[in-house]
Amino acid sequence: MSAVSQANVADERLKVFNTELCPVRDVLDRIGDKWSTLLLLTLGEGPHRFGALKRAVPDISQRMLTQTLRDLQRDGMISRTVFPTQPPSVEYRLTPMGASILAPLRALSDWADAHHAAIKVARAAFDEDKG
Amino acid sequence: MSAVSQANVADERLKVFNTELCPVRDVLDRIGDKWSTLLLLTLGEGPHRFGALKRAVPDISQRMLTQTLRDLQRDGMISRTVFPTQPPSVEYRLTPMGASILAPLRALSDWADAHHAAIKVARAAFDEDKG
DNA sequence: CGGAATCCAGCCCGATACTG
DNA sequence: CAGTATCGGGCTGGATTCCG
Repeated sequence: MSAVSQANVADERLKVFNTELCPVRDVLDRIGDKWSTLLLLTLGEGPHRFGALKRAVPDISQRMLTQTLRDLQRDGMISRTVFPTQPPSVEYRLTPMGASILAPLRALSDWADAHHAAIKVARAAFDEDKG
Repeated sequence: MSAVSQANVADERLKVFNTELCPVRDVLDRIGDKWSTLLLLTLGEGPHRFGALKRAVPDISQRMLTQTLRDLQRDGMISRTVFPTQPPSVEYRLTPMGASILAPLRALSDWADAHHAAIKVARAAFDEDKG
């Protein structure tokens, strides 16, 4: 990681996104882990039980659902409540911090809806040029 | 993929995030590919040459920089201009569509800055409980 | 129902070397 | 300077099986 100090002195005031200086990296890595965002958005509609989350995101595996929920819980984004019923049921819901990321996430989701068509067109055009 | 039709009829009006119905998935997969967001944010400050991007994101490899730029170009997010100088120089800049995603991205980035400390605390607390 | 544990394929991505 | 090509390790994540 000595490349960092090199880069700092080397350049004309470029913003540098390096791992330790940059909270963005830390958070974005989670957003980008393929399932976190979808689960957060789903939980944004209200608390869900394990099985309900699985149905809301059909192609997630049980393994990744469990793991992603643990990670989100670890980061303080969601809370996990076990109801000692028979059979047991577990409810997940957003914490205040988890709820606070919904707005940025929805902004991104809205952007995706709005531009998805344009992106598909751009991809097709690009791919055609290359053959 | 027949699990989809199952899920649709099975439940009480849950929003279902499945791949083909869901532009969000398509876009979020790119956001999450570890480098795209950082490059978009960097290009949001202005056009950059290849080498400048490499310095702005120090721990990206040449390979991933090239590949990520290609993908972003393919999606119509950035444009690539070659100047026939000696040695050659190549400038990357955001397209209008690429620029339009900056606001949501920055909202997320700002959220990350604001909550990074809280997340670290939550992680530490969670990890201590488990030992 | 909600998980945990194990096994294993695939790809992501970094390191390295070569080009115009 | 701005790439391309190739190799290979590691981690992601799916499938399956078992538990309370």
